[in-house]
Amino acid sequence: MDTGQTNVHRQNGVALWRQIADRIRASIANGDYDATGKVPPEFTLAAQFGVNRHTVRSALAALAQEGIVRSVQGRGTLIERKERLNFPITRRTRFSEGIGDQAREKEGLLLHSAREPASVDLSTRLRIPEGAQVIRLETLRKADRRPVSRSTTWFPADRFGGIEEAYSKSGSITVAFRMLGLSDYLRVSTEVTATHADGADLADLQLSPGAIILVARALNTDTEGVPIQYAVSRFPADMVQFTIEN
Amino acid sequence: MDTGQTNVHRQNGVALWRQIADRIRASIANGDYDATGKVPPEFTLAAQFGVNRHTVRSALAALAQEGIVRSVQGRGTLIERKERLNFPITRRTRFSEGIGDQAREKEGLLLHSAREPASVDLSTRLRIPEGAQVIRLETLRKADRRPVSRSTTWFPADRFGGIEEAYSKSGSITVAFRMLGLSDYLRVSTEVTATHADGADLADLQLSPGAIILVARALNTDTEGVPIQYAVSRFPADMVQFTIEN
DNA sequence: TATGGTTGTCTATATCAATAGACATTTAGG
DNA sequence: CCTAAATGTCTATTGATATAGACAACCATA
Repeated sequence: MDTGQTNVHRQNGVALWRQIADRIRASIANGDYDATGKVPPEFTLAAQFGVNRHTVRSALAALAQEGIVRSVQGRGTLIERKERLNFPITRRTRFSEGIGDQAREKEGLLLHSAREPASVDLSTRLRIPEGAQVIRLETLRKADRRPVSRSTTWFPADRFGGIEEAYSKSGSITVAFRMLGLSDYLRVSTEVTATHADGADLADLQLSPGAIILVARALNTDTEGVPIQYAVSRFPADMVQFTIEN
Repeated sequence: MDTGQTNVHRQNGVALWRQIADRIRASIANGDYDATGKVPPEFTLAAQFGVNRHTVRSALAALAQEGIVRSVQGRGTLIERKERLNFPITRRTRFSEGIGDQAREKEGLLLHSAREPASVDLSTRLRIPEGAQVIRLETLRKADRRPVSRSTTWFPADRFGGIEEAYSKSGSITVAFRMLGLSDYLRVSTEVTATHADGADLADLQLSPGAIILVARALNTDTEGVPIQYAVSRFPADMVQFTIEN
């Protein structure tokens, strides 16, 4: 829709090759090169961005490192991977159902769990007394073997004791809830922001530095409206989009 | 909530001073330094990020350039501006009402308007024949004199002829619709993504390079469910968050 | 098999980014 | 009014970033 015919900016703390890598990555995700399945020749890109060919090569090398493109001498630079998962945010938002058939293989990994007293902020959101025990789960979700989200999620400990194991076994919050006798729940609010990926994101989500992540802070309640879960999830912005249907 | 005690990354195409500037900007928006109204001393920050003091100074200079902090010799580095507007996304989302009393002064500027044939994508979304005339408005919205969004928005030309003037005079889509006889409308879907700001964003939204923008693609219909407007809006991610209430 | 288009590699040079250390200047507070 | 705690300024050095040009290696195809 928007052609983005803007040129690249110098001396701003972001190296030219990285700016160009980001632009090319976005163009690939946007489907701009679908006709050929290839990125335009280095020479062409260099002219387009107004930089030296070597600078473009640095950008393509970075994308190759990410596994997004693969350069073949004599042929060109082929697009290896191209994806943007869509996450609907509705009153009945569930991670695994949300992906639907956009991915064949879905996985939920429990990285870490802990019990701790609720902070002021958290106790307000979950409507529990300040300092009350909560269970915190650190989880990583994958679709087709690629990490798509890194979540920190809290549950009131008195009501959901044992959810660590339930999640660990099932890899699904929905199923874990069901194992603990909660058959249904609702998403009441979601806050969405965006930020640069930090070190933990880079490692867990297998991103390259400078990457952008979408941050969703979500509150779920049971059907009575009692808060049962607060979650902060981080998604790679170039792989994911949110859709809100009203 | 998340302390972000992660260290900064080298040789990744993003200069250390910019990474640090981004982190400090986020911390300010997050209210981490509210107790003192000042950023920690350069010496402390340098130790915290594991870099030289001069590198921190470059970061602070960039933030000073943006008008976010102001350094005073002998006193410290004072926080000048701190904000994150909240935009609720609901079935009745309206820009100016959404801001509510988060800003005293609200403004909508018409930068440019044009008539053009609808693209395939657009005609599908607005449910009009491909190539049918649409009116495109390029608008800039401000709150308290600071730009908070840059939108491109399309309307079916046959139904909303004259909306250019109506918007130009009122500075509000809601009011412009009303002037054309449409008293109510609904938000049916919103897609949210995030990306790096491009050149146009930097200029229009007065951002510094490397900044992140939230992109919302929205479809509005009248009360009968007939599409009336499709809009792509771009918000500075460090100034704005979206909230979805279900 | 010859050719044009493309990526791969090499050398050289200029500028920016980051570190290091020393010292000056300003402010707030005892 | 002195001192501690800040920020401001200067010089020097190293490595990363970007440009420039030339040529080699490879692939598809006419």
